[in-house]
Amino acid sequence: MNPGVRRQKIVEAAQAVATRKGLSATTVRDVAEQMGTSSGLIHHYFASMDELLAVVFAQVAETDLSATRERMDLADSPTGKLAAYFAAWADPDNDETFQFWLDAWSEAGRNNAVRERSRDLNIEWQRLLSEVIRHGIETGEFDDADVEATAWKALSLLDGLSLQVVAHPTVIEREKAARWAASGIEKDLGLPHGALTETIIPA
Amino acid sequence: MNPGVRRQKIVEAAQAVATRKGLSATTVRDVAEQMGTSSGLIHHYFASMDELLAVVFAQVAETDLSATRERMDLADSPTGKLAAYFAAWADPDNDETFQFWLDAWSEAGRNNAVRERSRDLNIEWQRLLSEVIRHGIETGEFDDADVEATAWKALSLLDGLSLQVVAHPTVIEREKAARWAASGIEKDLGLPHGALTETIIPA
DNA sequence: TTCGCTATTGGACGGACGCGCAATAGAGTT
DNA sequence: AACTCTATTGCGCGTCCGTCCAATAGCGAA
Repeated sequence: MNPGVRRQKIVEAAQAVATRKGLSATTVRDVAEQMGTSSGLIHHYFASMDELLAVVFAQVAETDLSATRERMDLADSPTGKLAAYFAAWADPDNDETFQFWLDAWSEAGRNNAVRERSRDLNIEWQRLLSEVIRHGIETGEFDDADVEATAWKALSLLDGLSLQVVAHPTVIEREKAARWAASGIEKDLGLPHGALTETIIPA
Repeated sequence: MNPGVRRQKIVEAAQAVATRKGLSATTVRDVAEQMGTSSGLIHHYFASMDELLAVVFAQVAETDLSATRERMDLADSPTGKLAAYFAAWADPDNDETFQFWLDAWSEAGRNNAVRERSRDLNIEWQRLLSEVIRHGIETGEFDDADVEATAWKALSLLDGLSLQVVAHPTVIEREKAARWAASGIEKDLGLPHGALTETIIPA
């Protein structure tokens, strides 16, 4: 099999296992079995297990990031783009991805490869928010504010609420978390109530 | 050794190891070595390793919680209590504790004992905030608002910002995170700028 | 057709893991 | 002094881990 394709197959298999068992509990043998190949093959393509896991996390997060970018590109106003960002965040299908983030933040303290990718990708998400906020301030749709601060605050609020929903499924109802997140961000940007949730987003 | 004391010694030893290596990477043998005893002893006091780790996390989080409660009790106005809460949150000494939270949220998906304790303790923290917010609304110090929502939003913002500071030490400067958190919460409660950071807190 | 290269196999290696258990030690009771 | 009880030991069991490596298979070039 073509080396590039095989490498990708390994990452996909590892992702499937990690989704089931958790990032740090994923083993070489699990991945090999998932692919229906031998375990030695994984080390032919990845120098170590840690590196494979870091690549898996990076791919999951990057896929989510670019999917969100695409949804935002379909809207043209900053409010529409932000509503698209918000809709992507609120999608229950992303719970699996968020569990990867929880695993990564926990691992970051002790695994350099994971920490660097987690940090870089978190910065990318914040940048995505920063850009749309800056744009919205320029067009006058959003109140003037410290862009960097507003973006980090919004991102942190979303992370903190997701965390409760994903880690403790019963503690906050998903709809409440979404409502609170929307109202908080709307208030911060001076948007009318419902702007994030009722703006029509192109399919 | 007295059973109660021994049990506590085990938890403390496990906490020391977990602080160094991470909650999920803590092993029976590590804990035994840390105590200078045999590994069999741990199983004499704890039915399983999962349970021990859950107890360790619970103890760390409860200690932090009651220390924060005590700091808040020294203030008498809701604004003072909230400033005490905020000061406790912003203390860099609590980074270690927050790493336990990151580990717990990650583990929660696969370890029932940890998930239940993490959920219960998160609720306790939110409740602590809810009480002071409700009190502040009653005295007129805070704007009227949905107490449950405001408390969860504040807690989530703090968690989300801590997460960046602790997991990716270089991504946000600690002082910025504190400033943003304070301004966000002040705005939500209708407090004047600086109310959380400049209120004098009794030592 | 032969050769060379590499993708792939499959098992061995050394070590770590959680857990259980028979043996022991040592304090408290009678 | 004899006995009981349990805290504690220390090791063994079975299983898993990441890594490594010699052997093989199979394809493309010569």
